[in-house]
Amino acid sequence: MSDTDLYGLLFAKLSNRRNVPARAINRLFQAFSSSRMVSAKEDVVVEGAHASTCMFLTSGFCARYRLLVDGRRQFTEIFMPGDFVNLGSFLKKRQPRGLIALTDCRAAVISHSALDRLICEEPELMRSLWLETLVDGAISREWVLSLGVQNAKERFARFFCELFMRMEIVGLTEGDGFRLPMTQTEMSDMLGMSAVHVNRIIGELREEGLIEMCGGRVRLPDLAALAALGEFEAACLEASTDLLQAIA
Amino acid sequence: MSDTDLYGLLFAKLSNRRNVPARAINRLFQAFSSSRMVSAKEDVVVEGAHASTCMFLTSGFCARYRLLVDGRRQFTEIFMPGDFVNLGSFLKKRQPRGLIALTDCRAAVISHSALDRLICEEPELMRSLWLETLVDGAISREWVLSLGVQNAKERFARFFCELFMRMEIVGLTEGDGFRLPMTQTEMSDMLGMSAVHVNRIIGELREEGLIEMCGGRVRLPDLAALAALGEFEAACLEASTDLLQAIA
DNA sequence: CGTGTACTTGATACAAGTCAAGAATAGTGG
DNA sequence: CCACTATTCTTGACTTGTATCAAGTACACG
Repeated sequence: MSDTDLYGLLFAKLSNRRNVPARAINRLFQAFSSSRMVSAKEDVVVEGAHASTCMFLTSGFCARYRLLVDGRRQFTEIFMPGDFVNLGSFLKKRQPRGLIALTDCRAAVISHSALDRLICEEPELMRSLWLETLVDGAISREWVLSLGVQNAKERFARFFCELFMRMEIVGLTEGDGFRLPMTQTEMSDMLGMSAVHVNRIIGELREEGLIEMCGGRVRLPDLAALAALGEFEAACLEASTDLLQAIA
Repeated sequence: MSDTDLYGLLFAKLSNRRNVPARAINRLFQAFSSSRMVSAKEDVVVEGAHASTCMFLTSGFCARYRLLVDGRRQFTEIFMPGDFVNLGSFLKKRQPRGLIALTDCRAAVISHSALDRLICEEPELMRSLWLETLVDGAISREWVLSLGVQNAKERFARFFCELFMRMEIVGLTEGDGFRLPMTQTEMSDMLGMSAVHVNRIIGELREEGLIEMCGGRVRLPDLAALAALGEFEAACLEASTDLLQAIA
C-alpha cells in the first residue's frame, strides 16, 4: 500500500460513518506532515513519552497490549490501515502504553497543533474524530462481551467477522477473505485463550468449512454461518455504517 | 443524594481530569433542563430509539449489558453518579442498547442542542466530554485485560479496586468501603463467571481478609494487597488524575 | 407468616490450560 | 542455493479452573 492511499483511507473511514464535507477531509489530508515506518515486532511509540503528534495507520497492522507481571499478555485493541493508533494522545499528551507493530507499518503523522487548529475551524471533523473514539470504545465493549460470555469457538467466529467487517470499510478484503498477519500465539493473546487451544479451534472451524487459512490469509466461505456462530450482528456486515448501531 | 449535587458531581468529574474553566462548568450545569428517575431493574432508555438528550447520572447505579440469544448476559460498562450514561447519543442520535438501572436512579438531562451550542462556545468543555469518551474506552480495555487473562479472584480484586477508585473521584466512598448495590448474579455477569463461582470467590477473599461485605456494603481493609492481587495500577489509586495514565 | 429472591454449599462435568515433543516453515548466513 | 536455526504450527496426555446441577438456608417483603 502506497503513501498516496492516505487520502483514500481518510475518505473511506470518515465518510463511512458521518457526512463530513469533502473540504474538511481535504484539509485534514493536507495537515499530515510526514510519515513514519515501524518494523514488525517493534514498539510503535515510547510508552508514556510526551506526545505531540497523532498517527494514522496507512499500512500494516499494530495492536495495543497489556502485560501482567508474570508475563501474561492481553491485546486490547487491534489497528489496521485507516485507524488512528494514538488519537487519545491528542487530549492526553502522552503516548499510550504497549503499542506494538504486528507487521511492518507505515503511519501518517499529524501534529497536535495542526489538529487543534483544524478541529476549531471544522467542527464536523472534530465530531468525526470524537466518533472514532466512540467506535473504538464500542469495539472494546464487543471484546468484553466476547471474552466475558463466549466460548473459544464463538470468540474466534466473532473475531474473524469483526476483522472482515473493519477491513471491508477500508477496502482491504480480497473476495471473501483477507490477509491475517498474525501468529497463533498473537491470536491467543487477543482472544484470551492459550495458543494450543487456538490451534485446535482453528482446526475445528476448518473441519466445519467455516474458515480456510493458508499463507497468512484467511477465507470465510460462509460468512453468514460464522456470524451466526459468533452472534456477530448481521447489520454490521451488510452496511458498515450500521456499525453505528453498536455505538450509541 | 439530592439534586443539588449535580454541580458538585460535574465539578468533581470534569476538573478531576482536566483544567476546565469554572465558567464552562457553570454553563454546563445551567444547561441541564430537567431530571429523570428510573426505578431499579428498569431500562433507562428505549433501545435504538431516537435520542435528543444526554443523561448525567446524579444518583444510583446503572449498567450497559449485552445478551446472547440463549440468555447469556454480559455487562460491558457500569455507571455511577458523575457518569454520562449515553454521551455517545450526542453524536449517534440513537439510544444505546441494553442500558439498565441497577438501583433506583436519578439523572440530569441535557438536550443535544444545548450541548451543541455549549461545546462550540466552550471548546475546553468539548475536550472534557471527548475525554470522558476516552476514559470510558480505557476502562473497557481494562475489562478486556481482566476478562482475557485474569482468573476469577484476580478479576474480583481488580473490579473492586476500579469501583473504589471511581467512587473516590466523586466522593462516594465511605472510609475504606462503599455501597455496592449489586447482587452476586449481577456481579457474575460483569466478571464473566457463574454466580456460584462469584459466591465462592467472595468467600475466599473474605477468608483472606481482603474484603468484608455486609448489607450491600463492601469494605476493602487492605486496598494495597487487593490492588496487588488484581494488578490494579497503584498510580490510579493514589491520584485519580493518574487514571489518565491508562488512557493515552 | 408465607413466598420469592438472594445466598450458600456440595457433587460432578467439561472446557480450556499446561507440559511436552515432533513436524513444518521461515529466516539467515556461508 | 543449501544447510542451519529459530519460530511457528500441530498433536497427545494430563491437569485444573470454572460451569452446571441440585438442594438447602437466610433474608426481604407484602
